[in-house]
Amino acid sequence: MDKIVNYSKQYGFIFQGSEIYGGLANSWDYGPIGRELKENIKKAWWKRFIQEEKNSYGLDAAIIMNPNVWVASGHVTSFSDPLIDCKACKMRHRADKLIEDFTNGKETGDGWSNEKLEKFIKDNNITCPNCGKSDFTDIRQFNLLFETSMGVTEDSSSKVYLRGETAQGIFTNFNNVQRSMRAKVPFGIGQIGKAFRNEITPGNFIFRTREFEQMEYEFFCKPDTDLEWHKYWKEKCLTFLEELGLNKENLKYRDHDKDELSFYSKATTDIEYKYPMGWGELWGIADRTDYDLSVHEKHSKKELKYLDPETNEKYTPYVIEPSVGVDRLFLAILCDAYKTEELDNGETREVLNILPYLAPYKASILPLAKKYHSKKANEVYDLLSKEFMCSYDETGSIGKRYRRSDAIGTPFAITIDDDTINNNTVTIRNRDTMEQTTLNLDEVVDYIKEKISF
RNA sequence: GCGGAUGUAGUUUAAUGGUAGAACCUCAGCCUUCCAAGCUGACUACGUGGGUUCGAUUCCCAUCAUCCGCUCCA
Repeated sequence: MDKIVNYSKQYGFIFQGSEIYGGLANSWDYGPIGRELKENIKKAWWKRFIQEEKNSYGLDAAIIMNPNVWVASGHVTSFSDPLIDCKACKMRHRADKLIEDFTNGKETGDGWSNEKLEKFIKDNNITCPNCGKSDFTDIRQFNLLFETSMGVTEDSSSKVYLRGETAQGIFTNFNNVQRSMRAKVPFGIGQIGKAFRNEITPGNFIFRTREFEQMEYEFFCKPDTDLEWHKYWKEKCLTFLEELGLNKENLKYRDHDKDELSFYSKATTDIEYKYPMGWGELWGIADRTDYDLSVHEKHSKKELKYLDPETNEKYTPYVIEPSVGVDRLFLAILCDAYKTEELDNGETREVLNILPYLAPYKASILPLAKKYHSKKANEVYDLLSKEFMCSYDETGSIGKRYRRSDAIGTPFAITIDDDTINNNTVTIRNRDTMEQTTLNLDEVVDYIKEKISF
């Protein structure tokens, strides 16, 4: 992982956030190269899940929503855990969990106030499962939602939250999208955007951060068809990851156990990726049943149902939610594509073996000799950069420039030499195959466009 | 939030109670017509804030950040 972090910084993928001020815990900035890769990941997802998927609609909802949205969704209550520390051994526990374990499940502590939880623990002399002592701190509430205030006065009536997930913007717009798009169940709504959570323990580079970007998709289907659709999306997600070039051996499904399932979910399957620090959740595909639309219907008092035009039956659709973190996917792709190759002379070089569609730059423009070919090379750059991201590099030897180009995964290196000036031809070298092709300048755009398609 | 470790150029590192040397990288010049060549030069560092001291990168304290473990992960 250290290597990946270093590499990311060296080549402009990811920098530590607020670095010149000593940083800010677990905040990371995407540099010029990283931004391109991230954008291409999002584009790929959008293409497969919105553009090419029938009955799929995009959305871009607000980050700050009416606070009641989060009350309805359960985030305000269940997103905050009552935590308690053992003073003796410093172990942290969930107060409600302590009670539940102590009473063998008879009392769950659900919905109890902190005072009630504390009193129960004290009265029953509940001990620390780790050290056996009964000496706890007061309960502290960790609200996982970021709070801020709306308007210029900071009173409690103006308290709002930064969204903890993008999904709620989709549910609250269910009627709007369905009507305006004249959508028929089954249909899906997807969106890409930032979400914020006050995680207690973030870490592992960009794997878990407090500010992150999600690509969420909510698929609305008829009740009792949810299991087939769950299977459909599970497979589609895995196929997508493989299409992005991720190694099959680094991917696996993991079904959530019953006791692990969230309160809203009937079934959840994660697709996990084998990160440098171990297997980690990449994509969660959850069967949320009619939970979300039902609670929003209840709290908003607006009907969120679908009238089936064929049967005249009215029902609350079930929801399948394949939800993936952009940053996690970014990290998986980077880890998977990053290679250090040993050369014949014993040296090593870094290569980013990445799908051309995802590559930050599509072509490196390299004048063979700066003195003679720069002018022509600039013309080539102007021509190609109209079509896709190009980098221009004229410093150092040609070999060094090939390596710099390979290190960030640029699929094509184009050298400009006397032949370009005299015959209008360029040499294109393919990073993947190391093959060199001579092409007329007029053919270059089409040649590359074909190879970077997705 | 707890426990442990760490913190010197972009990276990897050296030395030191008297303000730091290198390699690679980067940049410029010369040279060079296809895979990190060579020569000359240049830029850049003691995480931050206090304290002790005549003097701190070095010792002490705090803080910030990173890593590992715990806890948490709607």
